[in-house]
Amino acid sequence: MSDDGGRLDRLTAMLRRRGVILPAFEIHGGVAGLYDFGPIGGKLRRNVKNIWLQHWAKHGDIVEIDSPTLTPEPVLIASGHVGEFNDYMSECKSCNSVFRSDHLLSDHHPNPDVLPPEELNSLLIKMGVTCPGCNQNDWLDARPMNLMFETKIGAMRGGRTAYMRPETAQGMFMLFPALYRHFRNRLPFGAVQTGKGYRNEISPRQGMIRLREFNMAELEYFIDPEVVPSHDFSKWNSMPFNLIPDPDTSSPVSMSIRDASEKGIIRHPTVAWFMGWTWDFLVAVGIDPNRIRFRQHEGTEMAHYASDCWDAEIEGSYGWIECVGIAHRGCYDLGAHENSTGNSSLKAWRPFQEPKSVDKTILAGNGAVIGPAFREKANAVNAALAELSNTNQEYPFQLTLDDGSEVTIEENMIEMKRVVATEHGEWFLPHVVEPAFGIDRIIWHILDHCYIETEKSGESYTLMQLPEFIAPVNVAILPLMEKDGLVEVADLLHRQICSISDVSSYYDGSGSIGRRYARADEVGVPWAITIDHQTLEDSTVTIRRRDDGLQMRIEMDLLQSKLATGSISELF
RNA sequence: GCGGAUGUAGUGAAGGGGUUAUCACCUGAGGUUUCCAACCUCAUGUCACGGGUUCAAAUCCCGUCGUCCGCACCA
Repeated sequence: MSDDGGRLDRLTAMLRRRGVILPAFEIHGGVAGLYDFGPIGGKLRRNVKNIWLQHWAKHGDIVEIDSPTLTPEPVLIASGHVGEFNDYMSECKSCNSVFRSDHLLSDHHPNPDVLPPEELNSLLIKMGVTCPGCNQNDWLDARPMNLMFETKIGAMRGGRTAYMRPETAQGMFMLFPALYRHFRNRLPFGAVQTGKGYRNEISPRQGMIRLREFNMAELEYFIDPEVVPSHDFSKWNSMPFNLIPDPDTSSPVSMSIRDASEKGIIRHPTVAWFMGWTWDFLVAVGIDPNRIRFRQHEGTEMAHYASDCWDAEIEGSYGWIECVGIAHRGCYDLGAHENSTGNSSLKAWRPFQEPKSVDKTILAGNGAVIGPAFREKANAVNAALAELSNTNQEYPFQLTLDDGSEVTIEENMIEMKRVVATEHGEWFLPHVVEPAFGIDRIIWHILDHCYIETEKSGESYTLMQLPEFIAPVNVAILPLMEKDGLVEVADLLHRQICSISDVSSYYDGSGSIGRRYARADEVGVPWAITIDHQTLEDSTVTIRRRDDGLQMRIEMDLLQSKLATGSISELF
C-alpha cells in the first residue's frame, strides 16, 4: 500500500460522484463486497467485456457460450469445489479467535488439510496446539467454512441443493460434448464465457479487489496432451516479460516468453502462449505495461485442479494484485465429471497415423467353470483375467480383483484366446488450459492507471486517459452557449451520434465551456465537440482531443463517418 | 469472526442536549459570458437504521447494519 497522498481517496470519491463504481444498496446500509456499476461504469464494463470476447473470437477456434449461475450440488462435488471450499475452522473458546484447523496442525501432520473434522479436533487436543492469540488449548469443534452461496432448486420443501457458481469454468466443461460436435471433433478448440461468480467472503476488503459477487471472464482451451503445440511467439520476442517463477525452481527473471517456455520455466507452451495474449489484452485496455508481472504458483498454493499456474499481477494502489490466472488444469475436470456421472462423453478421439492391427493372445475365463465357481464375482474375475499381460501363468495362481480381493485360478477355468482386431484410434481425455480473468480487478486497475492528476494554470486538474475504444462515452456535445439556435443543432447532432452503433455521446450545456471540458476529461471522454456560431453558417464544429486539448474544425458529416469507423484519431 | 476507530447534502469535511445545522467543491434553475473548472442569485439534507433517556436527541446510552485500520481468512 503506497502512500499516495490521498490519491486513492480522491479517485474513489470521483468514481462515486460520477457514477462509475459505487457501493450497492447504500440506502439500506450497503453490503460489503457488493458494488454497482453506474452509468459510466456500466458502459466501461460492457466495453471491456466486448474487447475481451473479441480478443479470443479472432482466433477462429474459440466460441462464446453461456451457462447458468445456479449450479446443482453434484456438479460442484465432482469438480472438487464443495470439498475444497469447505475449509475447516477452529475457534478458540477463551478468546474467540478463529483459525484454519489445518494451519494450526501444520507442524504436527504432513498434510492436515485431508483430515476429517473429528481427527482435526482430536489432534488439536492430543498435540496440545495452543491458540496463537492467547496460548490456551481449548478449541470448539472444527466446523466447515463454505465460501459458496447455498440455495435450493425447487420452491417447496425438499428441493435440490444448489450453489451460486464460484467460477464459470464448470459450464464450459458441461458443454464439452456440444463443443466437440461444433468443432467437428477436432482439437484444439476453446470456449469463453463472461458472467458473474459468487464467493461468500468472510471479510471483503480493499474496495473492488475482493467481492462477493464478481465479474469473471474465462476461457477453457482443450488440447490433445500428446500433440506438441507449435505456437508462434514471434510477436513477443523483443518484449521481455517480468516473470516470478516458483522459488523452488528459479528466481525472478525478465525474459521473452519463448525463452521461458523453451527453458521449461513455463511448463507448457500453450500456457506461455496465453500469457502472451493476456499481456496483449491488458495493455490494449489501458493497463500500464510496466506494472504487469507474471507469478507462478508454488506447489503448495496451487489449486486442487492445476498442474501449472501463472498469475498476471497488476500493480496499483493496493500493491500487486492478481488479476488473471492462467492454469493448466490437465484432464482433472473432464475426468472428474466422467467419474462421478459414469458418463463417458467427455473424451476426444485420436486417430492413429496407421491403423493398428492387434494380434494378441489373452487368457479368457471359461464361463461354464468360472460362473458356478465364483457366482457374483464371475464378471470381476473375467475382467481381471482380460487385463493380465502375462499369459504364461503356472497353475493354480492368485488373481487380484479390482476390489482388492484375491481368488485362486485353476487351469481348467482358463481358455487361451487369440484376438485379432484393427484399432483406428483411441479415446482420451483432453487437457485444458484456462486463462481466467477477474474483470472487476482489471477495470479497477484500468481506472487506477488511467487516472492522472496534473495541474492546469496553477489549479489541480484530473483526467482519465482511457484508451479510445474503452471509453464509456465517446464524444461530449457542447454548445458554446445555450442560445441563438445552438442548442437545436447540438441536440440533433447528439441524437444522430447516439444512433451510430457502438458509439455513445452525451450532451452537456450547463456551465462554462472550460468547466464542461473538465467534466468530460474527468470520466475519460476522448473527444469534445463544440457547436458555435460558425456551425450555423457552414456546418462545421470544433473537435478537441482530451489528452492535449488540441482542437480542429471539421464538418459534422465527416465527424459522424469518422465516429462510425472509429477513426477520429486519424484527423490529428 | 475478534480488537480499535467511525457513519453529518452528490463528494470531502466542521460542529454539537434547545427553535432557521455550518463550510468548500460538485450538481440543478435563472442571469452573464464568443473555447479550457470565471462571476451573480436561488435551490437540493427528516445528521446510517431501530430502540431508550429527556420537556427537548443529529448530539447522551443500548442494539443492528455498514465503512476504515490491525489480527485472522483469501481462486
